[in-house]
Amino acid sequence: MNEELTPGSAEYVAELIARLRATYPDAHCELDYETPVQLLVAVILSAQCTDARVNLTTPALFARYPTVEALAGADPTEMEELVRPTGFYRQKARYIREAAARLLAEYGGELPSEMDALLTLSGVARKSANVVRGEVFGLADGVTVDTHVKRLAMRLGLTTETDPVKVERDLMAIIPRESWIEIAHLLVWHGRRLCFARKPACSVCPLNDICPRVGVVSSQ
DNA sequence: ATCCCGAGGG
DNA sequence: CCCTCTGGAT
Repeated sequence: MNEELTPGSAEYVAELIARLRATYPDAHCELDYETPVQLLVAVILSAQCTDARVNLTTPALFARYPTVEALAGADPTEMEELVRPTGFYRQKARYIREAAARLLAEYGGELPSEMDALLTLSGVARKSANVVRGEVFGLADGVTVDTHVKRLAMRLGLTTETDPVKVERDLMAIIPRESWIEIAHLLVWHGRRLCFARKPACSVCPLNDICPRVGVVSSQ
């Protein structure tokens, strides 16, 4: 552990972002989509599911329901079968139909950009709203906190909280606003490629000399 | 706090 | 078998 850098300090955060950016210069959202509404659907499906699996299911789903009207009017059972591989398939199919219906009823079939409006959609809470706002509108009034961001923020000493809302508050306090969108992409990519939940590859990690965890709990 | 729920890895 | 995967609603 490099003693010159205190986790949570501005210098630490700057070094963290610089290293991750150098390691993952192409970090971005890995969900496949063509339209804002398709991204919303993909994000709803991504709950507790890998992006890879979502991307295997969405082509047939989007082909079957090419419009917001089609999504809203889908036969429940048929849609459930199409989204089944992503898990929680009955809930997710219902969220998609209800969200699509609300987009039609309240927003002219378009995706609203306001956080409050997005949060009224079925199956959409802060994590999903942050993803959609960042991807579609380039806006960030928060940091996307998913399972990867939460795990890495804890390991890197950026928070001691476990509640995603509190983790987000801590990250917003120590990360410059202009990096809010990027930091989530970087942490997710790092979590998926090296800083695994179970057996992180610390020996080859570009952060291993500034990570509080390395040398503390070798098995994690 | 609990439920929703499938798929892959160790 | 248990844990994890870009959570959210009740």
